[in-house]
Amino acid sequence: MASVGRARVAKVTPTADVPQRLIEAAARLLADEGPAALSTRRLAAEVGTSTMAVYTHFGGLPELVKAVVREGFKRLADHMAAVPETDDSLADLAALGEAYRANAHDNPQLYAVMFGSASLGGYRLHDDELDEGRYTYDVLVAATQRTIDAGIFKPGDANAIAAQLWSATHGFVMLELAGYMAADREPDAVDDVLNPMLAGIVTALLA
Amino acid sequence: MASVGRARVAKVTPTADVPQRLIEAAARLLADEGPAALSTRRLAAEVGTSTMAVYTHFGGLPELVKAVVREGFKRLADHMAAVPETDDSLADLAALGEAYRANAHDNPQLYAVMFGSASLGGYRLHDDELDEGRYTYDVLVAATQRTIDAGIFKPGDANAIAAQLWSATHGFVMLELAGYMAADREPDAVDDVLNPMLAGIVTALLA
DNA sequence: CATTTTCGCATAACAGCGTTATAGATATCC
DNA sequence: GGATATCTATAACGCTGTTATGCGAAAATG
Repeated sequence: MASVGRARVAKVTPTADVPQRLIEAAARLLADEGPAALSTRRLAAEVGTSTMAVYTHFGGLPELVKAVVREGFKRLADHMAAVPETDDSLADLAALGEAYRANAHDNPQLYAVMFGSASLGGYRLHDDELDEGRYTYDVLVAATQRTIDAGIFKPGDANAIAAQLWSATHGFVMLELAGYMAADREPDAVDDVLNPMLAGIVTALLA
Repeated sequence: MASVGRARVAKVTPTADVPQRLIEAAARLLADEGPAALSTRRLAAEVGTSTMAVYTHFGGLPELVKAVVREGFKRLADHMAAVPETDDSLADLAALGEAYRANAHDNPQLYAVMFGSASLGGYRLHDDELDEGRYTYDVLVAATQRTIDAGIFKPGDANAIAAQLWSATHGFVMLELAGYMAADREPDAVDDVLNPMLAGIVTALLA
């Protein structure tokens, strides 16, 4: 399936897997120079192919962007999967939130495309793209369910609770990246806004 | 300053204030057909002028988009200013949140540009653009301060509290617009996610 | 009132864009 | 070896943002 590249053994073809390299080049361009730098010709130059590669492998630039979004969610999933699962599931939830925020700060442009291209790119996310994000979200739901099962949270819908935590964290990170949390005097918006907010939500959920 | 248009009284010039009409046309194109429809030639055709008008009045398309963002924040401010100020300031806060969400649903594309173009458009918001949003935000801070002064909220930084409410509501609305709140079985994410989340935050703030 | 300066818009051109059609090269299969 | 399917390079189309140029009307100056 994966086209295994043109594996002529002797010639100077040190690279293969053009689709994956296109995705990575696009993600890197997005992260380093922003969306304006994302053009088929630029991509072709970066990867060392022609603009046609974008069309043979993806069908067009929008589809490549969708693949980049999937890649972004995969990185987010990696970030969150790296959070160890301890016996303090409440602390695990906090660590997941920090991982979420850390990932957004590490790839701000990619993060913006993941959640911004939905309506800004002109097309809405379809079910499969949503599922990419929802898969990451499931990690959060699982940790929430563990917290309920441990008797820390009172019984409830883990799905709805996880959505609360996601909404709050996501909203804070978005405003933070947009520049609204720099504020005038506040040295650390995390201490003054994010943590109290999450503490309030969590306290209401405690058994 | 405002160029007062070419006010030749007798001729067939039924329209004036080209800059404002460009902003409105851009906002309408954005809302109706998405960002892809926003081109200088299309704008010129809509307003009945040439592409140069964009450059003489704004300097370029990005600057026009910034003006549209300001227009979007102004509409948001209108939505929120329409919320009456009662003696139940806690209910006022809830009403402000509903107005925020209603505005986002009424102008989803504009909302996406307002908070998405920050990083997605390639340029960051500068201080004056941020102030446009912060002005709206000040309405929320004022209502929060009233709630503190009324002894409903325990003493605290109204700024930080308002930021919590904004983050939570904004995050929910963003995920909702992106399609993540449609969910499988949940009939109303507002009842299951938004309201419990805000209730948790608010409860932690009560005196 | 006449003249000059300023301002706003139309036209045309340039480079770059996404996309497509076409043709050539390479790998796979019979 | 020949046929078939894949991938890619080239060139072209229509579109984009942007700029330079010129014209005409308003505003300012005398």
